[in-house]
Amino acid sequence: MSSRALPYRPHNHDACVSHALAEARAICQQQNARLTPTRERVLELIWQSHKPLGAYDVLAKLTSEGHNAAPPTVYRALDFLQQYGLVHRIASLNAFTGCTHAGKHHTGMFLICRACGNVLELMESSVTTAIENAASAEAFQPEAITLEVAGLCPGCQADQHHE
Amino acid sequence: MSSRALPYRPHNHDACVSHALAEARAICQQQNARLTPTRERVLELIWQSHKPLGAYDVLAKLTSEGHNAAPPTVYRALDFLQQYGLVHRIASLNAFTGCTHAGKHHTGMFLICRACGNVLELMESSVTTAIENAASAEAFQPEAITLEVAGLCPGCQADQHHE
DNA sequence: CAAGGTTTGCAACATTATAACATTTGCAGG
DNA sequence: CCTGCAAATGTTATAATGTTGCAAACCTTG
Repeated sequence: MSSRALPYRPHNHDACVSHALAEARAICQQQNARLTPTRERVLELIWQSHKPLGAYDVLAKLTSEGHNAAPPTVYRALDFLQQYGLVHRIASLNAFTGCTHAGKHHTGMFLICRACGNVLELMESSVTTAIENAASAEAFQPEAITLEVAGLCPGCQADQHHE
Repeated sequence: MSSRALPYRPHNHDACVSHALAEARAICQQQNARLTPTRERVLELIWQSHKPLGAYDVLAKLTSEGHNAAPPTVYRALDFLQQYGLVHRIASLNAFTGCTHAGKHHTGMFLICRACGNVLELMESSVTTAIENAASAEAFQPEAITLEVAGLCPGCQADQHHE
């Protein structure tokens, strides 16, 4: 099924990661933002994991590779990466995931599989529009949208059957 | 402007609270669930506040009225109330708010004012449908939707101007 | 009342996030 | 070059949020 979204198919994830890093470097250069080694490494760690990583997961990985890091190190890097739209925070998981639409203006919609933990980020203008319409019907001025859908991804639905 | 949603207008909030409590009692009775004094008091405290309350805010109020409570007391009550759809957890705030559509099956959409902290819960089937369509286009099976919109409520938009 | 499940009390602990302040680094202007 | 400022990082401590495990109290229901 080639129409299935990327994270749900086998693929060369290393290529994903290096593509994301290259893009991040480009975006930061364009905006005169400094993608320092720590920030870049945090971004890479987050991309390497196929599931969202908690801040303390990132911290543990940094520590295990000899980086002398404390919580603020990680949170600051994450703040930076979020600011430039390179990672997203998943509020319902207290975790972070690489942005798959970096650079584009968008409100992400996250499909979070409760079984395998994978997250797929969508950019659906129809959804955004519906939300904005509902908000403006109440004269509410939206600034940030958090939209996270928990459920079962295609692969894990299949697994349910032969258990 | 009488079309403006209730939380944004002055109103007798005590009446809201007692209405919500009465409804909660009815729902619990119907489902053979025990709305014990602690649970009821927690629900009441949450409703009395016009902003979402953190678990530790609830705990502090309980403590201040002589209730010998610890964190688990509050979290257990909140779990119960969530389970019966009487309160919602706002993931982006780590806080809880009374459900204004208790008893009805729904996925809430929350409009959260960043200035005054008020939260309006909407039930918009058009939004839900758009989300479900986007999910099923990816063969994803949704189970729970977290939808929280941060921004400015009508009142606080007005306040912006004469500052 | 006796048995069994549900609810609560309680202590300790785990996880997530921030504050405050010192130090280092990168870089623009003299 | 160097100096001085802003940005970034290091470091320590602490705050805020949430959980585990076990024992005691409490309803129900036979």
